[in-house]
Amino acid sequence: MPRPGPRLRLIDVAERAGVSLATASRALAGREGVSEEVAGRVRQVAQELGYVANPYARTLAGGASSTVGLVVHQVDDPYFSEIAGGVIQVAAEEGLLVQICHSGRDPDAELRQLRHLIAQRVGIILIAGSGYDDARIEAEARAELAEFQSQGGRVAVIGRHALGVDAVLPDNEAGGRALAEHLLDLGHRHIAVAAGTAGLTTVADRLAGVATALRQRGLSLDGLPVVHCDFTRDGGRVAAERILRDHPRTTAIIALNDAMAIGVLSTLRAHRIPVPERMSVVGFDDVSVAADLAPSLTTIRLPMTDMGRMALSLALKPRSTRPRRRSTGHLLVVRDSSGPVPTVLPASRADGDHTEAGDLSGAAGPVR
Amino acid sequence: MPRPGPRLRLIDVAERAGVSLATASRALAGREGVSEEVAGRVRQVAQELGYVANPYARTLAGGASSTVGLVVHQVDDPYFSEIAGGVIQVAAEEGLLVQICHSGRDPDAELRQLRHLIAQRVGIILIAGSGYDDARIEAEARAELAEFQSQGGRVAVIGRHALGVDAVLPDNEAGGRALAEHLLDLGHRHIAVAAGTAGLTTVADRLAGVATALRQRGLSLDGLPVVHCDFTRDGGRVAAERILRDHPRTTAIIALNDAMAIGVLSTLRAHRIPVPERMSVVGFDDVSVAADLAPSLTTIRLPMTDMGRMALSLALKPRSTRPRRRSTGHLLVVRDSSGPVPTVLPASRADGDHTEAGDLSGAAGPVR
DNA sequence: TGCCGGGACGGAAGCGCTTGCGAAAGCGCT
DNA sequence: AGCGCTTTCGCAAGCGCTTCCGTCCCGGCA
Repeated sequence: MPRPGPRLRLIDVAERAGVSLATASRALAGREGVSEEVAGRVRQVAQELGYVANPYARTLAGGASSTVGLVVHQVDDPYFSEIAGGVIQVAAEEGLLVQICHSGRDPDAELRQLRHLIAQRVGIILIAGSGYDDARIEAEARAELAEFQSQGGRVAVIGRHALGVDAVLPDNEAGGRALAEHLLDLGHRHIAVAAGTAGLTTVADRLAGVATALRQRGLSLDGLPVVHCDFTRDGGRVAAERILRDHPRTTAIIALNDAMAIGVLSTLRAHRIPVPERMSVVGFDDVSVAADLAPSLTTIRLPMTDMGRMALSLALKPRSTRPRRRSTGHLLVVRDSSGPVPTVLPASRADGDHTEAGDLSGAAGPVR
Repeated sequence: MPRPGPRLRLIDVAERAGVSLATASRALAGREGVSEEVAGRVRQVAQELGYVANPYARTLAGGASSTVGLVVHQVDDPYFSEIAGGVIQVAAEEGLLVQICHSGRDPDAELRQLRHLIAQRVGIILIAGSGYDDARIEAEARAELAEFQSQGGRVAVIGRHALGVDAVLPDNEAGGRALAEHLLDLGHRHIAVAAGTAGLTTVADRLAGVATALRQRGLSLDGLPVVHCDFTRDGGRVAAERILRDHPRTTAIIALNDAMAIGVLSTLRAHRIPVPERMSVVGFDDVSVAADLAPSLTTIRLPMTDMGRMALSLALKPRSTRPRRRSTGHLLVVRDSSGPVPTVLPASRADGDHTEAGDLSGAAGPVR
């Protein structure tokens, strides 16, 4: 049984196998210049002894660092924890270590974490989460990463970033469109959007998808209330309050991620507004609890775990000249939180009878 | 602005500050043997140049590794992701790196990860999640960790482990008792338990708490159905099916964690059994979505994020002779999923006559 | 048989840092 | 002024590994 005694070194393996340090190193690294017979023997001995190379020595001596740095908004956000799970799976298969750090959706913090990871000499950097509409930050990050890559580092991102590196791109635009079309098909004409912080590319892209869908049906965007709040559950609560207050004729709310959708549902429950009877709610991401909410959440499924896996796999491949891009699929998952537009308008709501700019009811569109 | 050029080394800082490599090293490490004046100058220069030590060289040379290895069941399990969040917070404050790996609740895998982390020369090891009722594994792990600690490594665990190291101990037993008492107070006498895999100390402890409460009320344990399944949502579904089938008189289900509770709720919904009118359900942990389920989940709140923080803080303190133990608090959070025992016994289940959830009349005043 | 080429291996020089130990310098004391 | 002590610093030896380069040996060829 492999019981690694105190500090088992490569030299020990080499001696045991009757070869030199250099040969042992080459044998284990699978480099050529070692006969198959000797290489086999060395590997065998290493195996028996339970030898594991000291990564510090290995890296210091010029080998590539085998740790991957993963930047996420927060690991305790389900969206990111699922991505992290995927990354860790692949890393385990490849014998890599994963270092996780938080950006907190703060561009400056993200840049800081990036520099920290580079200074720590990780071999691979993965950035999960939205890009920012902030030219300065993106430019600085881009420069930092270019430098990192020129020294042999590998990088991949999840989501749209102007970073010039390999990317896994969630179907944000198409997903937003699918969501809006779903609601339009159900007859909704007073739709509001609970959006995350402006400045996140994820928010912008999903929103663009929604807008496209409306435009394609010949509807004006002027009447589409978009409330920007935190891209979190609490942000969803606030957004819903605002929508209820300022746009009382709304019959459907598109939350741009599931966290916000959960907040929206919470607020609606507090107001005793039945979902979907009087208000439809849809989310985005399909985090694992989405199916367990009551009502269960209609949402766009993104393969978060796979996205994590893909990102690391991408980074593991030899670098190509041009950045690669992988699109994830998306899937509209219709559950119980969305339903046909109420036939009877909300009754005696004190503030319910004033006509607002948001009235899309005259517009064309199939009603089911 | 500190723009770390390609490969800034300590020797560069030393030269710039007009001192030797050794002095520079001592100055930055804050060791004595350097005058305050010189030390200040070195620090200043390092700051200006944006110098960050190469951790590989530093560790190889004998300095303590500044990375902490965190073993969790799965990061995409909310319980663990919240713990991980806490650990990462403290790590960021302390300038440490966090490496996360999965055990998958498999004792062998956990041991393997442990060995891997040690081989990787992390400085601190944190094990989150339940211990195992497996003497062999625990003994081996214990030996491994003892060795690790004797070489200067630091260790802390979350949960009951027979590992002889510092530990953060969730109030599992007391929580289990509180849960059972809550249901007994509501009049329930036919209680079933959806328990996780036998062999996990967390499961055993929570179960023991439940048993104690029953015993204190003079109730026999013979009539307490305990169904062991996976400690996950799906395990909860299966457990609920079994309980419904084998113990039809059950009026309350205690799930030993929130994940299982979510599964239980899901199954009950599928069977159109109203909660809490015909069946009360309680969970354990208070993961963040517990409040957003419908009905919202009565559960025991554990401060997961703080537990992560505490564990790392504990490991960061100088080692004491005897293992330290920190108990977390716990709090019974009463929400909508638990209510008084049905006055009318469950009639023959006809799928048509289900009462709509939402009728809370008569329910105990929910907290929050 | 002698020479040359090439494959297989070992010697040894670092990678960037920490740290034990010795040298130098400053101090108070006799 | 001389002694020994303390303080401050530099020298150099590694930490465990990778890799350049040189050496050795063997086979093939003339």
